[in-house]
Amino acid sequence: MDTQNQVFSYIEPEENSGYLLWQVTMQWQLSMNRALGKMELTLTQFSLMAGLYWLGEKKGAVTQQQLADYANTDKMMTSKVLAVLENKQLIERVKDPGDSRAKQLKMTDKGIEVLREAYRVVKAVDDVFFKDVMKDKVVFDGLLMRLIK
Amino acid sequence: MDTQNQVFSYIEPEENSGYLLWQVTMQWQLSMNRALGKMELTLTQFSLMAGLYWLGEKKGAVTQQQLADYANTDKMMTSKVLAVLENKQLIERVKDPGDSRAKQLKMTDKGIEVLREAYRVVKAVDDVFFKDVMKDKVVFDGLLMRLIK
DNA sequence: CTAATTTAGTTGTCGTGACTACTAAATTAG
DNA sequence: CTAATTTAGTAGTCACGACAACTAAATTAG
Repeated sequence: MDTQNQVFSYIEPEENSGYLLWQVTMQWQLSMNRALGKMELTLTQFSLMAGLYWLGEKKGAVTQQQLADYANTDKMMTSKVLAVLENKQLIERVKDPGDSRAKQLKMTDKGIEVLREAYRVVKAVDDVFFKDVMKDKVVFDGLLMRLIK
Repeated sequence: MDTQNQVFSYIEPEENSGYLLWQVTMQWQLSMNRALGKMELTLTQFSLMAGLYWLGEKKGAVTQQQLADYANTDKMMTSKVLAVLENKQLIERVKDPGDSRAKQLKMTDKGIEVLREAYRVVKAVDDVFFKDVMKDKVVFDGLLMRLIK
Protein backbone atom coordinates (compact mmCIF):
# COMPACT_ATOMS: atom_id res chain seq x y z
CA MET A 1 0.00 0.00 0.00
CA ASP A 2 1.09 3.51 -0.74
CA THR A 3 1.93 5.00 2.61
CA GLN A 4 2.95 8.36 1.13
CA ASN A 5 -0.65 9.54 1.08
CA GLN A 6 -1.47 8.37 4.59
CA VAL A 7 -2.16 11.06 7.11
CA PHE A 8 -1.10 8.95 10.03
CA SER A 9 1.63 6.43 10.39
CA TYR A 10 -0.88 3.76 11.38
CA ILE A 11 -0.93 4.66 15.03
CA GLU A 12 -4.23 3.73 16.59
CA PRO A 13 -5.65 6.50 18.76
CA GLU A 14 -5.80 3.92 21.53
CA GLU A 15 -2.01 3.84 21.60
CA ASN A 16 -1.77 7.56 22.21
CA SER A 17 -1.12 8.55 25.82
CA GLY A 18 -2.75 11.94 25.40
CA TYR A 19 -5.90 10.49 23.95
CA LEU A 20 -6.13 7.91 26.72
CA LEU A 21 -5.53 10.56 29.35
CA TRP A 22 -8.27 12.69 27.86
CA GLN A 23 -10.78 9.87 27.66
CA VAL A 24 -10.13 8.73 31.22
CA THR A 25 -10.34 12.22 32.63
CA MET A 26 -13.57 13.00 30.80
CA GLN A 27 -15.10 9.87 32.27
CA TRP A 28 -13.85 10.70 35.73
CA GLN A 29 -15.18 14.23 35.42
CA LEU A 30 -18.54 12.95 34.23
CA SER A 31 -18.82 10.54 37.16
CA MET A 32 -17.94 13.33 39.55
CA ASN A 33 -20.37 15.83 38.06
CA ARG A 34 -23.18 13.29 38.08
CA ALA A 35 -22.55 12.36 41.70
CA LEU A 36 -22.15 15.96 42.83
CA GLY A 37 -25.15 16.99 40.74
CA LYS A 38 -27.43 15.39 43.31
CA MET A 39 -26.32 18.10 45.71
CA GLU A 40 -26.41 20.89 43.12
CA LEU A 41 -22.65 21.19 42.92
CA THR A 42 -20.27 20.92 40.00
CA LEU A 43 -16.79 19.48 40.22
CA THR A 44 -15.29 22.93 39.68
CA GLN A 45 -17.43 24.43 42.42
CA PHE A 46 -16.40 21.62 44.77
CA SER A 47 -12.78 22.02 43.79
CA LEU A 48 -12.76 25.74 44.56
CA MET A 49 -14.56 25.21 47.84
CA ALA A 50 -12.11 22.50 48.82
CA GLY A 51 -9.21 24.72 47.81
CA LEU A 52 -10.60 27.58 49.82
CA TYR A 53 -11.03 25.37 52.84
CA TRP A 54 -7.46 24.14 52.56
CA LEU A 55 -5.94 27.56 52.07
CA GLY A 56 -8.08 28.93 54.86
CA GLU A 57 -6.82 26.29 57.25
CA LYS A 58 -3.24 27.02 56.26
CA LYS A 59 -3.16 30.77 55.83
CA GLY A 60 -6.30 32.29 57.27
CA ALA A 61 -7.54 35.01 54.94
CA VAL A 62 -7.71 34.00 51.28
CA THR A 63 -8.27 36.23 48.24
CA GLN A 64 -9.70 35.17 44.89
CA GLN A 65 -6.33 35.44 43.22
CA GLN A 66 -4.67 33.27 45.85
CA LEU A 67 -7.35 30.65 45.43
CA ALA A 68 -7.03 30.77 41.64
CA ASP A 69 -3.28 30.29 41.93
CA TYR A 70 -3.72 27.37 44.27
CA ALA A 71 -6.38 25.66 42.16
CA ASN A 72 -4.68 26.45 38.83
CA THR A 73 -7.81 28.12 37.53
CA ASP A 74 -7.77 31.47 35.80
CA LYS A 75 -8.92 34.43 37.79
CA MET A 76 -11.80 35.26 35.40
CA MET A 77 -13.39 31.86 35.65
CA THR A 78 -12.69 31.77 39.36
CA SER A 79 -14.43 35.09 39.80
CA LYS A 80 -17.56 33.79 38.08
CA VAL A 81 -17.75 30.49 39.90
CA LEU A 82 -17.20 32.22 43.23
CA ALA A 83 -20.07 34.59 42.41
CA VAL A 84 -22.27 31.53 41.93
CA LEU A 85 -21.09 30.03 45.21
CA GLU A 86 -21.82 33.33 46.92
CA ASN A 87 -25.34 33.35 45.46
CA LYS A 88 -25.85 29.89 46.86
CA GLN A 89 -24.64 31.25 50.19
CA LEU A 90 -21.88 28.69 50.40
CA ILE A 91 -19.18 31.36 50.65
CA GLU A 92 -18.92 35.07 51.45
CA ARG A 93 -16.79 37.69 49.72
CA VAL A 94 -15.87 40.71 51.79
CA LYS A 95 -13.60 43.63 50.96
CA ASP A 96 -10.08 43.02 52.08
CA PRO A 97 -9.38 45.67 54.72
CA GLY A 98 -5.71 45.85 53.75
CA ASP A 99 -6.16 45.95 49.96
CA SER A 100 -9.32 47.51 48.62
CA ARG A 101 -8.94 45.79 45.24
CA ALA A 102 -9.03 42.36 46.83
CA LYS A 103 -11.83 40.33 48.32
CA GLN A 104 -11.46 38.01 51.24
CA LEU A 105 -13.18 34.68 50.87
CA LYS A 106 -14.87 32.91 53.73
CA MET A 107 -16.90 29.74 53.80
CA THR A 108 -20.30 29.97 55.45
CA ASP A 109 -21.49 27.35 57.91
CA LYS A 110 -23.78 26.05 55.17
CA GLY A 111 -20.78 25.96 52.84
CA ILE A 112 -18.75 23.87 55.25
CA GLU A 113 -21.66 21.52 55.70
CA VAL A 114 -22.12 21.10 51.95
CA LEU A 115 -18.38 20.67 51.46
CA ARG A 116 -18.26 17.97 54.10
CA GLU A 117 -21.01 16.02 52.37
CA ALA A 118 -19.56 16.67 48.90
CA TYR A 119 -16.22 15.40 50.08
CA ARG A 120 -17.80 12.08 51.07
CA VAL A 121 -19.39 11.84 47.63
CA VAL A 122 -16.15 12.66 45.83
CA LYS A 123 -14.23 10.16 47.91
CA ALA A 124 -16.77 7.45 47.18
CA VAL A 125 -16.62 8.10 43.43
CA ASP A 126 -12.82 8.10 43.50
CA ASP A 127 -12.74 4.81 45.41
CA VAL A 128 -14.84 3.15 42.74
CA PHE A 129 -13.17 4.85 39.80
CA PHE A 130 -9.60 4.04 40.81
CA LYS A 131 -10.38 0.64 42.27
CA ASP A 132 -8.60 -1.18 39.45
CA VAL A 133 -5.34 0.70 39.84
CA MET A 134 -5.43 1.00 43.63
CA LYS A 135 -2.48 -1.27 44.18
CA ASP A 136 -0.42 0.78 41.71
CA LYS A 137 -1.49 4.14 43.10
CA VAL A 138 2.02 5.19 44.00
CA VAL A 139 3.30 4.44 40.50
CA PHE A 140 0.29 6.06 38.88
CA ASP A 141 0.42 9.24 40.94
CA GLY A 142 4.17 9.39 40.46
CA LEU A 143 3.81 9.30 36.69
CA LEU A 144 1.13 11.99 36.78
CA MET A 145 3.23 14.19 39.04
CA ARG A 146 6.09 13.96 36.57
CA LEU A 147 3.72 15.40 33.95
CA ILE A 148 2.67 18.45 35.93
CA LYS A 149 4.67 21.41 34.75
CA MET B 1 -6.38 19.41 67.52
CA ASP B 2 -10.03 18.52 67.30
CA THR B 3 -10.36 16.41 64.18
CA GLN B 4 -14.08 15.93 64.60
CA ASN B 5 -14.79 19.26 62.96
CA GLN B 6 -12.40 18.72 60.10
CA VAL B 7 -13.98 18.35 56.68
CA PHE B 8 -11.10 16.33 55.31
CA SER B 9 -8.96 13.69 56.87
CA TYR B 10 -5.82 15.71 56.15
CA ILE B 11 -5.43 14.44 52.62
CA GLU B 12 -3.63 16.96 50.48
CA PRO B 13 -5.26 17.44 47.08
CA GLU B 14 -1.88 16.60 45.59
CA GLU B 15 -2.24 13.05 46.87
CA ASN B 16 -5.51 12.53 45.06
CA SER B 17 -5.26 10.58 41.79
CA GLY B 18 -8.37 12.19 40.35
CA TYR B 19 -7.13 15.68 41.04
CA LEU B 20 -3.74 14.91 39.52
CA LEU B 21 -5.39 13.35 36.48
CA TRP B 22 -7.56 16.41 36.05
CA GLN B 23 -4.69 18.86 36.37
CA VAL B 24 -2.48 16.98 33.94
CA THR B 25 -5.22 16.60 31.37
CA MET B 26 -6.19 20.26 31.55
CA GLN B 27 -2.58 21.20 30.90
CA TRP B 28 -2.31 18.74 28.03
CA GLN B 29 -5.53 20.04 26.53
CA LEU B 30 -4.35 23.63 26.86
CA SER B 31 -1.07 22.85 25.12
CA MET B 32 -2.94 21.10 22.34
CA ASN B 33 -5.48 23.87 21.86
CA ARG B 34 -2.77 26.52 21.80
CA ALA B 35 -0.72 24.62 19.24
CA LEU B 36 -3.74 23.77 17.07
CA GLY B 37 -5.05 27.31 17.45
CA LYS B 38 -2.39 28.50 15.03
CA MET B 39 -4.21 26.55 12.34
CA GLU B 40 -7.68 27.56 13.51
CA LEU B 41 -8.50 24.13 14.89
CA THR B 42 -9.55 23.01 18.35
CA LEU B 43 -8.57 19.71 19.92
CA THR B 44 -12.13 18.46 19.64
CA GLN B 45 -12.32 19.40 15.98
CA PHE B 46 -9.03 17.64 15.34
CA SER B 47 -10.18 14.64 17.30
CA LEU B 48 -13.38 14.25 15.29
CA MET B 49 -11.53 14.72 12.01
CA ALA B 50 -8.95 12.14 13.03
CA GLY B 51 -11.71 9.77 14.11
CA LEU B 52 -13.53 10.28 10.84
CA TYR B 53 -10.36 9.60 8.90
CA TRP B 54 -9.75 6.41 10.85
CA LEU B 55 -13.28 5.12 10.56
CA GLY B 56 -13.34 6.04 6.89
CA GLU B 57 -10.19 4.03 6.25
CA LYS B 58 -11.64 1.07 8.10
CA LYS B 59 -15.27 1.09 7.11
CA GLY B 60 -15.82 3.45 4.21
CA ALA B 61 -19.02 5.41 4.79
CA VAL B 62 -19.34 6.93 8.25
CA THR B 63 -22.39 8.54 9.85
CA GLN B 64 -22.39 11.14 12.64
CA GLN B 65 -23.64 8.61 15.16
CA GLN B 66 -20.92 6.14 14.26
CA LEU B 67 -18.30 8.82 14.64
CA ALA B 68 -19.78 9.93 17.96
CA ASP B 69 -19.67 6.34 19.22
CA TYR B 70 -16.09 5.96 18.11
CA ALA B 71 -14.92 9.24 19.62
CA ASN B 72 -16.99 8.88 22.79
CA THR B 73 -18.62 12.24 22.20
CA ASP B 74 -22.32 12.77 22.50
CA LYS B 75 -24.25 13.05 19.27
CA MET B 76 -25.53 16.59 20.02
CA MET B 77 -22.09 18.05 20.50
CA THR B 78 -20.78 16.02 17.58
CA SER B 79 -23.53 17.41 15.37
CA LYS B 80 -22.56 20.98 16.22
CA VAL B 81 -18.82 20.54 15.81
CA LEU B 82 -19.33 18.76 12.49
CA ALA B 83 -21.46 21.68 11.33
CA VAL B 84 -18.52 23.95 12.09
CA LEU B 85 -16.13 21.67 10.23
CA GLU B 86 -18.51 21.67 7.28
CA ASN B 87 -18.62 25.46 7.30
CA LYS B 88 -14.85 25.48 7.20
CA GLN B 89 -15.11 23.09 4.24
CA LEU B 90 -12.98 20.49 5.95
CA ILE B 91 -15.72 17.86 5.72
CA GLU B 92 -18.91 17.25 3.77
CA ARG B 93 -22.20 15.88 5.04
CA VAL B 94 -24.41 14.21 2.47
CA LYS B 95 -27.67 12.36 2.92
CA ASP B 96 -27.14 8.68 3.42
CA PRO B 97 -28.78 6.96 0.44
CA GLY B 98 -29.73 3.92 2.50
CA ASP B 99 -31.07 5.76 5.57
CA SER B 100 -32.61 9.15 5.01
CA ARG B 101 -32.26 10.10 8.68
CA ALA B 102 -28.50 9.67 8.55
CA LYS B 103 -25.75 11.77 7.04
CA GLN B 104 -22.62 10.36 5.51
CA LEU B 105 -19.45 12.15 6.43
CA LYS B 106 -16.59 12.69 4.04
CA MET B 107 -13.38 14.61 4.41
CA THR B 108 -12.60 17.14 1.72
CA ASP B 109 -9.17 17.40 0.14
CA LYS B 110 -8.64 20.54 2.16
CA GLY B 111 -9.73 18.61 5.27
CA ILE B 112 -7.18 15.89 4.66
CA GLU B 113 -4.49 18.47 4.11
CA VAL B 114 -5.35 20.28 7.34
CA LEU B 115 -5.58 17.00 9.24
CA ARG B 116 -2.15 15.97 8.01
CA GLU B 117 -0.62 19.19 9.23
CA ALA B 118 -2.60 19.11 12.48
CA TYR B 119 -1.40 15.59 13.13
CA ARG B 120 2.20 16.75 12.93
CA VAL B 121 1.43 19.51 15.42
CA VAL B 122 -0.35 17.14 17.80
CA LYS B 123 2.46 14.63 17.61
CA ALA B 124 5.04 17.30 18.33
CA VAL B 125 3.12 18.53 21.37
CA ASP B 126 2.69 14.98 22.64
CA ASP B 127 6.39 14.25 22.24
CA VAL B 128 7.26 17.22 24.42
CA PHE B 129 4.46 16.72 26.91
CA PHE B 130 5.14 13.04 27.58
CA LYS B 131 8.90 13.28 27.29
CA ASP B 132 9.41 12.67 31.02
CA VAL B 133 7.39 9.46 31.10
CA MET B 134 8.42 8.17 27.70
CA LYS B 135 10.38 5.26 29.09
CA ASP B 136 7.37 4.21 31.18
CA LYS B 137 4.85 4.66 28.38
CA VAL B 138 3.75 1.03 28.43
CA VAL B 139 3.08 1.14 32.16
CA PHE B 140 1.38 4.52 31.93
CA ASP B 141 -0.87 3.58 29.02
CA GLY B 142 -1.63 0.27 30.70
CA LEU B 143 -2.82 1.99 33.85
CA LEU B 144 -4.95 4.41 31.85
CA MET B 145 -6.48 1.60 29.83
CA ARG B 146 -7.47 -0.15 33.03
CA LEU B 147 -9.43 2.98 33.95
CA ILE B 148 -11.44 3.19 30.75
CA LYS B 149 -14.87 1.71 31.38
C1' DC C 1 6.19 62.94 44.68
C1' DT C 2 4.35 61.69 40.22
C1' DA C 3 4.28 58.62 36.28
C1' DA C 4 4.57 53.95 34.70
C1' DT C 5 3.62 49.45 35.78
C1' DT C 6 1.58 45.75 38.14
C1' DT C 7 -2.15 43.52 40.49
C1' DA C 8 -7.23 42.12 41.89
C1' DG C 9 -11.29 41.59 40.07
C1' DT C 10 -15.28 41.96 36.42
C1' DT C 11 -17.58 41.62 31.86
C1' DG C 12 -18.29 39.49 27.70
C1' DT C 13 -17.17 36.10 23.76
C1' DC C 14 -16.23 31.58 21.89
C1' DG C 15 -16.03 26.51 21.96
C1' DT C 16 -16.81 22.47 24.24
C1' DG C 17 -19.54 18.98 27.06
C1' DA C 18 -23.76 17.31 29.38
C1' DC C 19 -28.39 17.52 29.04
C1' DT C 20 -33.66 18.16 27.73
C1' DA C 21 -36.69 18.20 24.22
C1' DC C 22 -37.87 17.81 19.68
C1' DT C 23 -38.62 16.01 14.44
C1' DA C 24 -38.57 12.58 11.23
C1' DA C 25 -37.38 8.21 9.58
C1' DA C 26 -36.53 3.25 10.39
C1' DT C 27 -37.45 -0.89 12.89
C1' DT C 28 -39.96 -4.06 15.68
C1' DA C 29 -44.09 -6.20 17.72
C1' DG C 30 -48.65 -7.65 17.81
C1' DC D 1 -50.20 -4.18 8.18
C1' DT D 2 -50.28 -0.80 11.78
C1' DA D 3 -48.89 0.80 16.27
C1' DA D 4 -45.12 1.23 19.50
C1' DT D 5 -40.45 1.83 19.93
C1' DT D 6 -35.94 2.93 18.55
C1' DT D 7 -32.62 5.60 16.00
C1' DA D 8 -30.21 9.82 13.50
C1' DG D 9 -29.87 14.27 13.82
C1' DT D 10 -31.00 19.27 15.43
C1' DA D 11 -32.05 23.22 18.66
C1' DG D 12 -31.44 25.34 22.86
C1' DT D 13 -29.77 25.72 27.94
C1' DC D 14 -26.30 25.67 31.52
C1' DA D 15 -21.53 25.53 33.27
C1' DC D 16 -16.91 25.51 32.55
C1' DG D 17 -12.35 27.09 30.54
C1' DA D 18 -9.44 30.17 27.70
C1' DC D 19 -9.16 34.58 26.43
C1' DA D 20 -9.43 39.91 25.36
C1' DA D 21 -10.53 44.09 27.26
C1' DC D 22 -11.61 46.77 30.96
C1' DT D 23 -11.71 49.43 35.90
C1' DA D 24 -9.66 50.63 39.92
C1' DA D 25 -6.30 50.26 43.36
C1' DA D 26 -1.51 49.30 44.84
C1' DT D 27 3.32 49.29 43.89
C1' DT D 28 7.55 50.69 41.80
C1' DA D 29 10.76 53.83 39.39
C1' DG D 30 12.55 58.09 38.21
